[in-house]
Amino acid sequence: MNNYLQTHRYLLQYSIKPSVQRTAVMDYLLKNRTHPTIDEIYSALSPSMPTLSKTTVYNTLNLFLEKGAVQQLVIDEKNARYDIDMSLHAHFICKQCGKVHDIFNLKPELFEKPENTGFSIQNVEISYSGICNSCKGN
Amino acid sequence: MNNYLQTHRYLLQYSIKPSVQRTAVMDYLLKNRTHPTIDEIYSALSPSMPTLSKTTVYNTLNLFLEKGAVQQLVIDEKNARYDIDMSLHAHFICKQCGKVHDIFNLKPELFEKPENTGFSIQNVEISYSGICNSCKGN
DNA sequence: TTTTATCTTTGTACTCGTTATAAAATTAAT
DNA sequence: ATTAATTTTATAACGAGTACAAAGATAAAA
Repeated sequence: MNNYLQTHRYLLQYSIKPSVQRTAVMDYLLKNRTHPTIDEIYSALSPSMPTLSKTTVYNTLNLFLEKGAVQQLVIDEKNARYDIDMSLHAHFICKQCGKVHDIFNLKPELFEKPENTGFSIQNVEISYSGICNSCKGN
Repeated sequence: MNNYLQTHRYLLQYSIKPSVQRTAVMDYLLKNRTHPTIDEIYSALSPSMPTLSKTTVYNTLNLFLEKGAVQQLVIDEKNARYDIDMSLHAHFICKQCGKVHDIFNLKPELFEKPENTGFSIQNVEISYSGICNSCKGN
């Protein structure tokens, strides 16, 4: 029922020293693949960790980023969003509700770094946008 | 020497009523293909238009967006950036200096909307990042 | 031309995401 | 047990963007 130890080990793989807070945040990310914002993470954990500070959530995610344990999505104009899934996939953001969804099974060519651009590309981000089905009903 | 009238006509094509401020902003965008931020536009125009307000620049670009005369790039975590080039192209952002560059001549397939994703995709944005050559020297 | 109505611009105040900072708390080292 | 180093926390500060209402400009009506 409690996979505190699993998450603990997961953090160590990225050479992140596991504190209670870091473990809780990583545990949340592993279980909630919704590309949450800082605020969503904080609001979700806060009830069961009343002393948790939002600054800690910021610090923690910046650390995870540095260590390569998560990626930051730059797709939402309002907030930064975080994704533990480091595999090749794209995202769809609904312009109405703001929810971000994964898009898997795209051709791997899409994620190739183009040649002869004059830039040494480190990272590729493919973002789609539109209105999601549940918002269309409204 | 002055293409005020050209820009004037350009705005009308997008059914934007051309005021002095709107014309100045559009003129700047047409001549500076650097994906400028609001602040960059304001700072550039402010000396020759001392009464210009930053709010007007915000209003103007939101109007241009609505009318489809520009696209907003969500690639820079810090600021929104604007691009009058509506053709199919991608962007590269330097993680160090933050400058955004165009990447043209990519395969058109990259910009196709994938099928059977469960979302009706309206827009495709391809963003590359890394360190640009002039920053590498430092 | 005047008057009136509509639209646009402007400045200020405000919101909100994020970072800076320094004190308190926890963990590790001696 | 003491001391040093790391982490967390709360508060303040910053900065991008928006809300709002007054002032200014443009268009329409008289």
